[in-house]
Amino acid sequence: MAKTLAKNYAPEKFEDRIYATWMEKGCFHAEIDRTKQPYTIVIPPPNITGQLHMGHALDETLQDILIRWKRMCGYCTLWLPGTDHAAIATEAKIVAAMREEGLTKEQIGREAFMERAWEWKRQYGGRIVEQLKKLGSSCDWERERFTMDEGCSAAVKDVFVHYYEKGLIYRGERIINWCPKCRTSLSDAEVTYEDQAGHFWHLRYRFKDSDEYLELATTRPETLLGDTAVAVNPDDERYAHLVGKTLILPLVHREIPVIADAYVEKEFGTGVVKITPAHDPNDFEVGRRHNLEVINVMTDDARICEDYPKYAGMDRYEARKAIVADLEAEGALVRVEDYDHNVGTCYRCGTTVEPKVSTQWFVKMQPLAGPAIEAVRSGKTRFVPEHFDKIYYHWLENIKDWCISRQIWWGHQIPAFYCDACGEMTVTRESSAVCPKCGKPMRQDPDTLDTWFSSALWPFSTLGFPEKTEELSYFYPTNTLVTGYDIIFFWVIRMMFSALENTGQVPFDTVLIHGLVRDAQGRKMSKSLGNGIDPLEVISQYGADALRFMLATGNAPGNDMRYLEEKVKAARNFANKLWNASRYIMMNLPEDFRYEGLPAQLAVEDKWLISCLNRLAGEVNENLTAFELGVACGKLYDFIWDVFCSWYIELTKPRIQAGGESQATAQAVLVWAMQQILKLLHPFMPFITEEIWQVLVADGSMIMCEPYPQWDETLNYPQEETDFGKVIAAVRAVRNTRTEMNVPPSVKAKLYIETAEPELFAAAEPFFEKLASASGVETGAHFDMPGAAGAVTDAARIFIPMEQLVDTEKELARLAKEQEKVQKDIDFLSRKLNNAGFLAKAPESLINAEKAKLAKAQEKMSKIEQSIRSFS
RNA sequence: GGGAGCUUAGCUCAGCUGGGAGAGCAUCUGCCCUACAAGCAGAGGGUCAUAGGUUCGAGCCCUAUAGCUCCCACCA
Repeated sequence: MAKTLAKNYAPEKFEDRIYATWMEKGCFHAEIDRTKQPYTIVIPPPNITGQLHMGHALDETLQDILIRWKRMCGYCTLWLPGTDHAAIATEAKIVAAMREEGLTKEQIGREAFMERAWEWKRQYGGRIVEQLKKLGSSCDWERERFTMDEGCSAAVKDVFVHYYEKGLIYRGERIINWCPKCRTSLSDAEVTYEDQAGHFWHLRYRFKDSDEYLELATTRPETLLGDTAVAVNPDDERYAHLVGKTLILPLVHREIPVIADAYVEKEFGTGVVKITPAHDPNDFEVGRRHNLEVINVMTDDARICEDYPKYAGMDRYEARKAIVADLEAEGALVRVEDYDHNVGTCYRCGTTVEPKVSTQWFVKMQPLAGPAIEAVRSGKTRFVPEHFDKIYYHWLENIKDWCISRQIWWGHQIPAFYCDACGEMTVTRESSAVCPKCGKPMRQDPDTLDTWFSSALWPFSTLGFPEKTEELSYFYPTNTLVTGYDIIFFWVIRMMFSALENTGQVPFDTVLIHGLVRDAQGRKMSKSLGNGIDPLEVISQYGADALRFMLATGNAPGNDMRYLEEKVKAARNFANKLWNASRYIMMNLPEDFRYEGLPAQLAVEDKWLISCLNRLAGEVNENLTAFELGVACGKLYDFIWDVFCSWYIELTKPRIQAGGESQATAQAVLVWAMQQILKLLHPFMPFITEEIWQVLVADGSMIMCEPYPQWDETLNYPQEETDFGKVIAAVRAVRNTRTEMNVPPSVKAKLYIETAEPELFAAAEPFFEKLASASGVETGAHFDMPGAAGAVTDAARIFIPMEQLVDTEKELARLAKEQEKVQKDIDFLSRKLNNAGFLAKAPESLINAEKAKLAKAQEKMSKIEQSIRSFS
């Protein structure tokens, strides 16, 4: 064991190398192994347009922790990676690139466009995948998938046809959300509502048969061109006599009726609403009820259409200005007031959505929602944290049909075919069709499917569905889905009902929800604010392990967190601590050291450490099982830093110096403990643990394939834990006393330890010398040392005779302060133990523990009293 | 309008099924003790938002209130 580590922790020097080794040895690859239990996670596929951001980093870190832990626990683990074609986002990028060349989609045609898109995918689609590797993600890259690859496309087609044949998909004319910039329809989930400052224009429409007017208000005067009625509430007495009368629409001078519809609220505004069925979802419904004409006044890019020559070609907002001006000129504008209202925007580009009537494909949601609700209600799938199930239920219970057709080219083309000759339509898995009626070739529907339609199938399409593959039967249903709360609607819900309908099973048993990573001020990281932190930069500065540990530490499921550089630094310092601890161990091993497990003869402090470490292993497994990753992180941090480094390593120093049997035992325990620690920490900090393992163990094994430490009864030493705890308490007490007396560490003093357990403390002499600046230790049942400074624990009185340094007044004051503290304890505990209710109802173990505490406190008190007396 | 979450040390946050409040950073004191100054040893600092309630016992459970954040919803 001549090897050692470089002096400084420099993650950039080994992280890439370690990752390459894992890849080379195929450590991430999962082969079906029927002797093992499977554990599967499918990655939330990042968009091929995407760059790694903190959200991904958090998401991937959590998944990698779980998958590495389960792998080490002996499961056959599959973490299936892949990317999403991100229909609208990708198409927008390609269109933008083409615009640079002065080209449009229409000019080059569909086929050439698709070629370009695939080329773009080949070029940039792998970028984010490479970035994921930087984080240490142990994905099975041999199974990497893409939502538009052959298999996933087959699944999409199969599911579409299945739905269609079952009557769960239909085509029809509805009012849908339309993005004028992306020039496509959007589903309800793809519309984000935001408050915008706007105006309320009060208009008056004149009656056909009189000079009277009816006043109403609108936030969108430009849609007036498409008005086909004005509505009032049927119970509104103010207007009852007007229902059925005819109005003249200003500017257009079209005759429109006054109708009565319960949709109108009497109390709001004037209680009169203009009805524009083609440009408002509510008006559309009203129009249906009253058989109103639907007059579309806009083009696909939200300009006024040619039917209105004066405004034709103006976009919505220009037209608004012009129309308001004209209304004013015509005397139809009464007044304008400021008004904030809720406006729907495209979740991709932020453009204000335009409601539009058009023919689209829809998934009928009612029949699919039921089983999805039931699956969570019955516990087949559960959310962590649980309260997210409320969002899930609420969404599904109020769900409307899902508009799945998009008017873009990049995506899965809808497998529906039309016969231009006879009007027949057919839906088929085949890639072309001839008309079943007239035998003519059919034309495929030009539309593509919503990106989320294919993502919804991800947990099973990636495992071979619709084929009944071995993979599907072994790895499916998957186990844990890790994702942010922001895509529950888009994705989780749709995977749930898609899986239940198509595979008859839930897609995963647990949904682990995490929050957003915000900036230091708590703002959402966004491109427009420019406040995003690039994980790759953090990695290059502090290492992937530090970033991972920072993201996993102190982060409770479902909660947002802030990115603070100090947190990464703290994590990096922790890695450095571990690095140096292992350097200490290595540099103190003999050349010919051979690790042969734990020695049979162990010192008290060895058993103390082993027992603590064993308990830690048990707890970490428990925390991980409960998805309390942040808690597990905290425990590992505390144990490694405090218990192992600050105490145990320091304790070995005198033994290493001493040589002999004690030295050899310490060396073996150090190596054993370090190995346990590295294994326990590996899922969280895979690189550094592997790097240290390679040097420390050096037998060609990989830590990521080692078994994860579990609670082991044979390593449990409660007695030694208690005993050595007394020594630690004594060391602390001495340090404390010395500090309060302002004695520098360089001034050594002999300790006289008065105790009922002299052997325990006598054996710890070297520790007092090393850790408590003692020049020697004498133990005994009683010392008579009036005037000596004293440190008191429940197990010992420790005299520190340093006459020239002791200020009797101060010492008495110090003892009095301590006495007060202990007295409080005694009061508290006695009160509790004198409480009949407590004695009657508290668990016995607790009562005994409290009694023991009281006894200790009383012990300590009597020792303090003795010390005080000795001064008088 | 409906729903959810948050409110804990100066700052950022943990606190698992109720059993005497924790970490990191910051502050103060003293230390280069050959693993680590990215460090070591100490210390100070909190009526756990407020008011009630349940309980032998509440940061944790229940009710109400206030403030903040987010989500959903067709009020033109």
